[in-house]
Amino acid sequence: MGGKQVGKTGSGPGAPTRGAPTFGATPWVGGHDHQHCIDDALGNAATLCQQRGARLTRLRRRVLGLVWQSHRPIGAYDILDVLRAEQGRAAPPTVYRALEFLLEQGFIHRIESLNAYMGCSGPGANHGGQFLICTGCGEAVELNDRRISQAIGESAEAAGFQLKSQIIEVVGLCPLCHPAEGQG
Amino acid sequence: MGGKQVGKTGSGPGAPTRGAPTFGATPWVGGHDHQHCIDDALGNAATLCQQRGARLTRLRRRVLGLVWQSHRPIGAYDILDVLRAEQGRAAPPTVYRALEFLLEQGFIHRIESLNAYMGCSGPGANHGGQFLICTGCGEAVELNDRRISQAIGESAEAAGFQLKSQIIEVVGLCPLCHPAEGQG
DNA sequence: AGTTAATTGATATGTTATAACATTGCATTT
DNA sequence: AAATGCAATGTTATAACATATCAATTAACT
Repeated sequence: MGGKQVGKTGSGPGAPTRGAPTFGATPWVGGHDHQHCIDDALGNAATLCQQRGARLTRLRRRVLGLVWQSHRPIGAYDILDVLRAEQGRAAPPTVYRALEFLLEQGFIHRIESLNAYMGCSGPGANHGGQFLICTGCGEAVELNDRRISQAIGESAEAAGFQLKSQIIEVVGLCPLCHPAEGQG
Repeated sequence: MGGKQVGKTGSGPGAPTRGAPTFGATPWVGGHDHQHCIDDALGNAATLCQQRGARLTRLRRRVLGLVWQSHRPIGAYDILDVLRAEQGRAAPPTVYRALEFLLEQGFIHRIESLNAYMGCSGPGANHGGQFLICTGCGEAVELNDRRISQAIGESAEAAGFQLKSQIIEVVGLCPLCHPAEGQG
């Protein structure tokens, strides 16, 4: 029921392997140089941290890198497994504290319906995320559709509700995971 | 971080007690006869089950009643505590199976960001829920704003995404929990 | 009553997250 | 250099949420 599994690092079940390197490059987003995504994200984070006087330590940097390893939301314990393999002993708080920092800085998002985390594609801009989550390949993409947030904002206001944040997670099949009419 | 607590049965922390009976009647929704909500929900469920040939057993009925005890989403283990107090021995699967049935029938919703459950105010109509969740009193109300679901549907379609379900959880303060301009 | 299928009970375990306290590492002061 | 302060990390234990598995019971139907 509520307990969903997040793909272990590597190709998750149901993930269509399409020439994925170590971690699945994101088919949906388009065959792309995923290392570039990672480098970009790490670079942005470093810059923002400097500007803010926040400390992007080795651990935090490593965790951010792991979150960005694929476009599939990753679970805290998956990260933990990697850290343990790399450096021996590591405990949950290590991971959760790093994730907390990265969330605070807006470098990652938490996907509530998966209890998992994914990189934020537009850090710096403060925004709650809107996500399309594919149950086929496990990948997710972030949207930023102002019409959606506006519709919600208006509805909340009409109810006299003072809005703090929006959680929008859309579940379905990405273009590559459903037999669309008009595309193979 | 991700781990949120769901209020134990009774007035949760931060819940403004405003003449609440045993369980908090919902201030936000308006001072109302909450027993009526419960009776309605149980009655609707019974009717729908008969129509569908589904079995609303004693356990399921009891769990549905507990979910409806207040307008605060309730956690599975809170339900479990009550069952244990009432009937001695009871284990998690008992509760989760009942919840699963109630979810399938559309009698309750799961609030992903709280790992908790609340009654569906419009069972019968199939709809993913849209929720306004108050961090002040812990209460939640269900919306059904077609503009929101439409905006999401259009955005998903534009992305070539085949939509299965929408999770919309809006976090903030209800009218009674924020010092609104223009109302005490 | 006998057969079958759905439901519930019971035990064990898996998964996600936090509390509480100790230690490390680095910067600043003395 | 020693003392101090503080953020970050390590360590241990446990809380909170959820499911797998198999046995026992109950309901529905013949």
